[in-house]
Amino acid sequence: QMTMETIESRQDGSITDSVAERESVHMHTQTGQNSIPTLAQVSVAGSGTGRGSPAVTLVQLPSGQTVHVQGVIQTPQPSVIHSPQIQTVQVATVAETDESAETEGVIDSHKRREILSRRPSYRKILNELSSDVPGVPKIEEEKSEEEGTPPNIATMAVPTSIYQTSTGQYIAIAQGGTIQISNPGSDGVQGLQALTMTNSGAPPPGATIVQYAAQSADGTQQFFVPGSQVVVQDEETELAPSHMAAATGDMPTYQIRAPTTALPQGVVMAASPGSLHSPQQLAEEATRKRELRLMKNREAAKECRRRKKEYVKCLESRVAVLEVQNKKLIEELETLKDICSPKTD
DNA sequence: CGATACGTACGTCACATCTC
DNA sequence: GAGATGTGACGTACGTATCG
Repeated sequence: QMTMETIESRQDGSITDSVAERESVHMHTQTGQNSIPTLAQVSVAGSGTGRGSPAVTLVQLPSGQTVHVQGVIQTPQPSVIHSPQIQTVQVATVAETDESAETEGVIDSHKRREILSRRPSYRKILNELSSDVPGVPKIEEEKSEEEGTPPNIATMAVPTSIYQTSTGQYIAIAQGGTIQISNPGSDGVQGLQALTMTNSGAPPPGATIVQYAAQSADGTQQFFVPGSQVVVQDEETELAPSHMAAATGDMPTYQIRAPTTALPQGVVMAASPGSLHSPQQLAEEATRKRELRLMKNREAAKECRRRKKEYVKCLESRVAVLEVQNKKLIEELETLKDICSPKTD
């Protein structure tokens, strides 16, 4: 039974959003593959998570103990979603969100958008985080393509440890920053495997920088890589929806081909400025520039979403680690209490 | 079986931020 | 400061689950 809820209060009042964002906000309440069962082991009874005040939370442990703990995301650190436009509040019951919901409708969204500042990029947040927390490597421009491995979270000063949750699940934290969560048996809890993460290692050898992606005339996806080669996505995988492929674990396959003589659609050699004369040529140039911009932005949006997912994964793994740490410390405290004040009956 | 809700991925725009 | 890049917001399409 999970009572911890993540409540999203968006100031511009919009309801729909990109999936990744919704995913990031509601992940903890899901019971599906992406859920983190460990988080469900505590129930938050009441919360004083007012803005600016330390998030001291009343946590009820599975054993029935009730303790006051500080939030796992400490305030000095870049918080989960720091955006003024999205307030992620982790509370059980809320009067506060009703309040914010009320105010949502009052202010014009566009005005709010003007007023509110944008939060820094994920890369920046992670870099700031890395400077706050020693041992957290900075996120690099190019990272390993595969599986969006969070490069930092688990590399905090946590010894190699194996923890067992109250449901018998094991969380192993290795020195290399690998968090592995596994089930003791075949109890059918599927969410755990989803959190298995590997943070170690350098980018795969030969990892290459994709410079441009474009749809070729035959409908295949082509990536232009350094070295005068073209990586072409196979059509079989191209046909399947990407999210289907992701769900089934199918990876798209690619071929490296010699570049064709003609540039793919959307990639047009820019004419030299001096060669433009007529208004028609100028218009064509403007169109080309726009198409190029759209194409780049398309790719940038994809990359941005990928990074965002990775970022969310990072934060989730961080939460998982800190929850475990927190639980362990609480247990330790209880043990010490018992030792210091043994029962006298 | 059609309607509806929900989840996911994507493209585009606008604007913030970065880089040179 | 201009251009490039990153990202929030929005709209859309498609697949799947649920319901009557």
